[in-house]
Amino acid sequence: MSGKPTLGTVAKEAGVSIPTVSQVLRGTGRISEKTRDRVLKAAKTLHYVPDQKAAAMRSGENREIGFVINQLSNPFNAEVVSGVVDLLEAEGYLVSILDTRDDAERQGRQLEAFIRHGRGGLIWVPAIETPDETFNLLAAHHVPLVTFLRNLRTDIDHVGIRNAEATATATRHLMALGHREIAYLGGTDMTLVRKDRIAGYQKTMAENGLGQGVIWESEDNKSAGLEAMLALRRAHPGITAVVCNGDVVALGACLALQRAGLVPGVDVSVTGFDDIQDATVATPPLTTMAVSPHKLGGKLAQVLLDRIRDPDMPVIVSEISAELVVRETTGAPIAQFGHL
Amino acid sequence: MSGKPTLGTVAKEAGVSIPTVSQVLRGTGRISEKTRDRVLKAAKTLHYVPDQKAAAMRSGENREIGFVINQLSNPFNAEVVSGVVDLLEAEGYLVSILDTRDDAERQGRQLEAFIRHGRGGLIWVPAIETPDETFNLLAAHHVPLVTFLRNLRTDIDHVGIRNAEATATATRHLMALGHREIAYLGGTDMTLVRKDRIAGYQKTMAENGLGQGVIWESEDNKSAGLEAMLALRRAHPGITAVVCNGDVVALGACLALQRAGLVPGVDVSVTGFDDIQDATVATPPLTTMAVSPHKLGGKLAQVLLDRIRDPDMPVIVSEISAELVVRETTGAPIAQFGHL
DNA sequence: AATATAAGATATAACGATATATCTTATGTC
DNA sequence: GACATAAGATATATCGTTATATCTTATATT
Repeated sequence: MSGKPTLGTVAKEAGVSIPTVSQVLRGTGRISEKTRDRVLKAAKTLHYVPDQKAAAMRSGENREIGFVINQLSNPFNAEVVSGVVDLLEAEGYLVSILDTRDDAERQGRQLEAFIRHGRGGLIWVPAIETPDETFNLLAAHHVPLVTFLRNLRTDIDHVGIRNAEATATATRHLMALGHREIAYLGGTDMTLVRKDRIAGYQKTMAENGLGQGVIWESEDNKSAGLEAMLALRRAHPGITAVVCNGDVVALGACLALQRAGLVPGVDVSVTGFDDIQDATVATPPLTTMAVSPHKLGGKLAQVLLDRIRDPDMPVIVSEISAELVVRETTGAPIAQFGHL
Repeated sequence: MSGKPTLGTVAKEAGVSIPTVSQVLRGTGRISEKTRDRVLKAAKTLHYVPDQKAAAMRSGENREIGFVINQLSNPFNAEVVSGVVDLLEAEGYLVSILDTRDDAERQGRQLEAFIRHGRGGLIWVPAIETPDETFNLLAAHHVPLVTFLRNLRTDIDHVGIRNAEATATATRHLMALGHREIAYLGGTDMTLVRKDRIAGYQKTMAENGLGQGVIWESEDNKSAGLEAMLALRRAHPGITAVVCNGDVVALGACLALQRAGLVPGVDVSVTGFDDIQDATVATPPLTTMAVSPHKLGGKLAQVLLDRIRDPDMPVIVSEISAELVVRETTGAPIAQFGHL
C-alpha cells in the first residue's frame, strides 16, 4: 500500500527469494514451472513494474535513446522522428526527443543532462556552431552516437543526404528545360549541408559554361522566402529559374511570383528540396527533390543499433539519394526574343 | 582510464571520503574551504559527471519530465513544447518528448516504458480512445500529471483552451459582418475539444435564430480541407461563411475557393483556429482564433511544478482564452439580392 | 554404496549515489 | 580544568536491481 511494489514485495508475496523473482521475470536461470507460476501470479496481483533505473545501474545496459534535433517545428524532421521511433520501439527501446532550436548553448546544457542521465545512445543533428567542447564531452563518455544531416566529424557514424548530387540533378533538370540564368535561393548559415547543395549547383553551372551562378540568402520560412525572391528579381531581373535550398523557401518564392502577377513554372521555374506535405497541395504543386523522411529515420535507427551492438565496428557513413519529383513549378522558359 | 569517473574516483584523487565529495558537489553539509577546493579541482580534472540514475534511485527525486503528445508534426504542438521546455529547463529539469501519433496502443506501450523509467512528471495529451486501463496505470504509480487540450477526467490537473468561447466569438464575428448561412468545417473525431468547439458554434447559431447550422467533417490536413470544402459547397451552395476547426483545414478551404475562382473573404468568409505561422503568410492572410502556444506551454510547466511540489493540492484546471485575429479571409457577404 | 552431475533455489556483493548517525577535533563557557 | 557545543570530516546503511558464487537436494553413473 505505502510504496510501489519491488522485487522484494513480489518475492515475499510468492514466498521465494529476490533473485528467483528476477530470474523468472527475465526468463534466465533454471526455474521450475511451479515457482514460475507462483511468481508471475504474485507480480500480476501486485501490479509490479520493474525499475529500469536500478536495472540499468546494475547491468550497465540502457535502452533509452535520445534524439537531439535542431528544429522540431520542421515537419520533415518530425517525420524522420517517426521513422526512428518505429524501428527502435520495436526493438524495445524508448526514444525521447530534445529540441535544441539550433541554439548551441541550449544544446550543450541538454547534452550534459543527457550524459548525466546516462542514456544508451544518441541520434544527433548538431546545432549550428556546435563547439568542439560538446564533441569532446560526448567522446569522453563513449556514448553510442550517430549524427544526422550535418556531418562534422569523420570519426562519427553518420546518415545524411547526397546534397550535392541532389542540387546538381535539380539544376540539370532546369537546364534540360532550356533555362540558362538559374539562381540558388535560400539558407543563411554555412553548414556543410548548404555548402554541399550550393556546390552541386555551382559545379553543374560551371560544367555547362554558365559561370558561378547567383547565390541569394533567405531565412528558412515562407515569408522570408517571399521577400528574398522579390529582392533577387530586383537585383537580377534576367533570372528564369531558381533552385531553392528547401521547400518552405520555394513555396515562399512561388508566393512572391504570384503577387507579382507571374505564374510559377511558366514565367519563372522553381525547385524545392525535402518534399514536405505542403509541396503537393500548393498551387501550383512544387517540383522538388524528395527524400523519404521515414526511410531516413529507419536508416538512422539501424546504424545506431549496429553501433550499440558492436562499438568497435569501423565508422559507418550512409548517404541517401534524393529523387527529382517533377510537378508544376518547372517548365520551359518563355521565349524572350520573339522566336515565335 | 577504464570506466567513467565516479564519486569514488574523485574521492581518491582528492584524498577524502565519498560522502565528502557528494556534499561538496551538492553544496550541503559543513565543508572547509580547503577541502572544497581540493574536491572541486579533482572533479574537474577527472571530468566527473554525476550519475543521475543512481542519485534518483537513492534520493527518490527525479528531474526528468515526459511530454507525451498526440501529433508532433503539428507545428502548433511543437511550439507548445518550446514553451514547456523553456520554463522547465530553467528549473533544472530535462524534458523529453514522446509522440503517440494518436495511436492508443503505441501510447500504452510508451507510458508503460515511461513508468518503468520512473520519470518525475508527465504532461500528456491523451490519444483518441485512450482506454481506462492507461489512466489506471498512471494513477497506480502516482505520477505527477497534467493533461493538455483533452480533458477527460475531473480528478486530473488540466490546461486547455476555452474552445466553446472561441468558436462562439468566431461565429459572432461572422454574424456581425452580416453572414447568416454559416457552416462548421473540420475534424472527424469526437474528442471533447471538437465537441466544445462545435457546441460554441451551435449555441451562437441557435441564440441568433439560425437553427443548428451545418457540421462538415474533414481530416486535419490541407488537402483534406480542400476536398471537404468543395464537397460542402456542393451540398450547401448557400453557405457564405465557414468556421473551421483548425488553421490547416481553413487554409485548405481557402485553396478550394481559389480553385473555384472565388476570393476568400469576399465571396466566402473563412475563420481558422490556432494561428499557426502559415496563417499570416497565406494569401490572403487568415482570420483566426489565436492562442499563444508558448504561453500555453509555460502554463503547463507551471501547473506541473506546483503539483510536484505539493501532491495534495486540490485539482487545478486552467483554461486560456483564444483571441480573434481579423485578417483578410473574413468580410461582409456579397449582396445577393441586387441591393446595390 | 560412493560419487558425479544437474536441477532448482538462495546468499552475497555490487552498481553509484544519498541520508543518517557517528566520530574526531577545536573552541568557548563557567 | 571539566564540560558542552560546533565544525568538519567519515562510517555505514540503503535505494532496486542483476551477476556470480554457493548451497541443497534429487537423479544418474559406476
